[in-house]
Amino acid sequence: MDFTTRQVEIIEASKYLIGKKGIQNLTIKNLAKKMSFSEPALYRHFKDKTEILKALLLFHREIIKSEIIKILDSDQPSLTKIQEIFKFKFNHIEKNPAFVMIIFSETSFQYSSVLSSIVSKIMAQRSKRIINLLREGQNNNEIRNDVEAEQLATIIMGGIRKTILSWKLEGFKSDLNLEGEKLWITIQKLIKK
Amino acid sequence: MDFTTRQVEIIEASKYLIGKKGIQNLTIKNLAKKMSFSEPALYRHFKDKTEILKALLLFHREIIKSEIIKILDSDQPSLTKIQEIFKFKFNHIEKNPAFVMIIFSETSFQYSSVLSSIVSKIMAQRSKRIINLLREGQNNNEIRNDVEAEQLATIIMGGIRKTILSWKLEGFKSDLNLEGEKLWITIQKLIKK
DNA sequence: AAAATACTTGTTAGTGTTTACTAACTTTAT
DNA sequence: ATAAAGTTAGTAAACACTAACAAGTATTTT
Repeated sequence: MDFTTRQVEIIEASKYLIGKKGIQNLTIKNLAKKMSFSEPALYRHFKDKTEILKALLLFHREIIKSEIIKILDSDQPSLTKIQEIFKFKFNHIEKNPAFVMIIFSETSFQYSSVLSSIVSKIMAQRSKRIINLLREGQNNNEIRNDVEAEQLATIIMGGIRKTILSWKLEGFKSDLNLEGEKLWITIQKLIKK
Repeated sequence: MDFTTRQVEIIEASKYLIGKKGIQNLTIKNLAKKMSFSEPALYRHFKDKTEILKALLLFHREIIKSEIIKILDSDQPSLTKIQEIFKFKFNHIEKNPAFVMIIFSETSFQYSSVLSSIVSKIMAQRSKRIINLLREGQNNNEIRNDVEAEQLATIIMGGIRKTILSWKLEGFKSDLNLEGEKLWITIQKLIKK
């Protein structure tokens, strides 16, 4: 998972292209143009296109992961931790709209089982973390325990995704951070004891 | 919005192809093969590929819409109506896995602004219906009104989508109807007064 | 220190495949 | 006789990717 500076540049350019017009905008031609060099030059840094997408996913994951773990390891009530994760997520998306396309690209990765399994793993791992956090909160009597943590996680993650999706479908017009806050207020009311 | 029998056959074949391997499996070649006739024959029934996808979306919408309206117009408590919608949704998806791909294809339609605006409209309309239903429930004192109906709708629709997405990413293995019921139990507990 | 060598990173030009779509003709049904 | 619905054969464009070569940089040998 070590990348050369050129590889990182290519990853950044890929992010830019996907963010601008979706996954089908990521072609070797466009990527080479954005990098201001020829198409074959790309193959000096990545074996093939799938490797570029793979690198993009892994690079992205590392950034998110370290931030989330920082929050999880902090010394705060579970409910506050969830709130912090909320804030980080919406903030991160607002700053990097490219990720919206990537997050909602599960189906577009269909053609490559390698990529879709990476996405699947990332999502499963994220689910697990949230579930553990919710259980922790239930044990500390911060979160109601007449409902299953798994289902709460589904609702929370689904709510976040739906909010981001609507924002995207409406052309990134509304204030995403504000939408995130509104969602958080509701979720907090619903899940706290 | 009237389709010839041949057009409906083509729509069905498209659904089949998308359901099997995703949106990128819907090529003129594959479609012609599935229909057991030549590629140019398709153009006797639809102007171009985009028209086929457009027809698919509109045809699909009609089916769902009529079913949902039937539930909404029935004489039941709002909470029961929501439950009925839940049941219908999960049942429908389990019977037509093709729709999962279509539902999660927003980003894949990126290349065509016509298609993505149709999807956007369908989603917005569905949101509105759920929100109205929730407001009705709040007025009837069935649903708690210390939270906004919009946010509840986001959580409900997001929860459904997340459940279906996980089911898909895990290879359609789990019992979707069962997952839907579990989700409903939780949501019901959270939103009822 | 100078020369020879090898490696890295770029180039141009091109390949084979897949894509949506069309022109021109033929069959079938009304 | 006409129109609808099919056929074969082919096109242009986009796609990921490759072969062969060139320039610059490090490394090794003399």
